[in-house]
Amino acid sequence: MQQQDEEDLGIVDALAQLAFVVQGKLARHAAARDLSMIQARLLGVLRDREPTMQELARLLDLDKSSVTGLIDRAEKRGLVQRAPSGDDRRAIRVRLTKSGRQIATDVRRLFQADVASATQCLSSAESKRLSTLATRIVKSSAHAGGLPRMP
Amino acid sequence: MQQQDEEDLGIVDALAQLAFVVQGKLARHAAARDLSMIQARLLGVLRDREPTMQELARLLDLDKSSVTGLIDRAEKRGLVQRAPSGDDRRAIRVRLTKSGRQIATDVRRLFQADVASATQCLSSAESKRLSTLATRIVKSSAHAGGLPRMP
DNA sequence: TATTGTTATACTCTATAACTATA
DNA sequence: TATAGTTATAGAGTATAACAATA
Repeated sequence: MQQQDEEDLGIVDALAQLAFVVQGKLARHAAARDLSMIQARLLGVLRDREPTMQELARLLDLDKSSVTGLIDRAEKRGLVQRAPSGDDRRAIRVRLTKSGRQIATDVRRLFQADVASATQCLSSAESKRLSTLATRIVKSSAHAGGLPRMP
Repeated sequence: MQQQDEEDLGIVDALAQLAFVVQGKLARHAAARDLSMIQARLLGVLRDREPTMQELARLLDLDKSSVTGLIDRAEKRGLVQRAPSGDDRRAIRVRLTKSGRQIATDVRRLFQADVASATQCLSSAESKRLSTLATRIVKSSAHAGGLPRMP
């Protein structure tokens, strides 16, 4: 093997650049469905929840007024619905429409295929090791007060 | 050890969530200097280049008109300067000011410390392995037409 | 004619502050 | 009074299309 292009970037640059590569893939598939990253994240967090506007603001780390606009636009496109929250008549729950769920599923599937393709340069054992190490960092950061889950 | 919270996320979710954690850290330090992510990326790519507007558009994957506005705002804040490009009188080169370079360095240093802290949960050997595997994916994606380098 | 950069325009995304309705 | 959500406003960030200057 030549040494050519294979110098290690170091943990800091390797993780930073990996983050941009991975988010770039997600952004690309979202854009193919005419979704911004934040709209894609929205559909992602709604896959298994029907949060209130308030909870959504916390999940997406946005101000509640930003969420109002985000949901306005998503609702206008038929991706999500506002629904009453039962007991508390101030609260509103947001949920995916059938169309929104379909698009969320499509984007996730495309992203999965892309990540699988990007990890083709790793052996099965290496891929497993990477997954294990990445999981450790994510879990550790979550304990420290990190972000919620994603796409 | 209990099995508790340690199930592997799988390579797709592990990489996706890791990307959000890492970018979240970068965004946090950038915001502490009142920089958006794109402004932080801009300072990052200018650390070792004086690109034309055109080249900057390619490096940041933006339309040239978006770059005009980005540089307008950065220049107004004293972070960058426009300078003539020598031979081609149509072209303009963008470079960091002293203040811009200082801020870029500060953000990078804070981010480095944060990544180091986040990888504390890994042994030195594990950290090296993660760095190696992440580097492989980044290099492989770059060959496939990925993004340029970052912060 | 082709390329480099800017301008005009329109839209998304975001936060702050003030507001309404409910608790 | 406090909480959930919206509205009004302002500004960053983005792309498209039309433009000016230079090659």
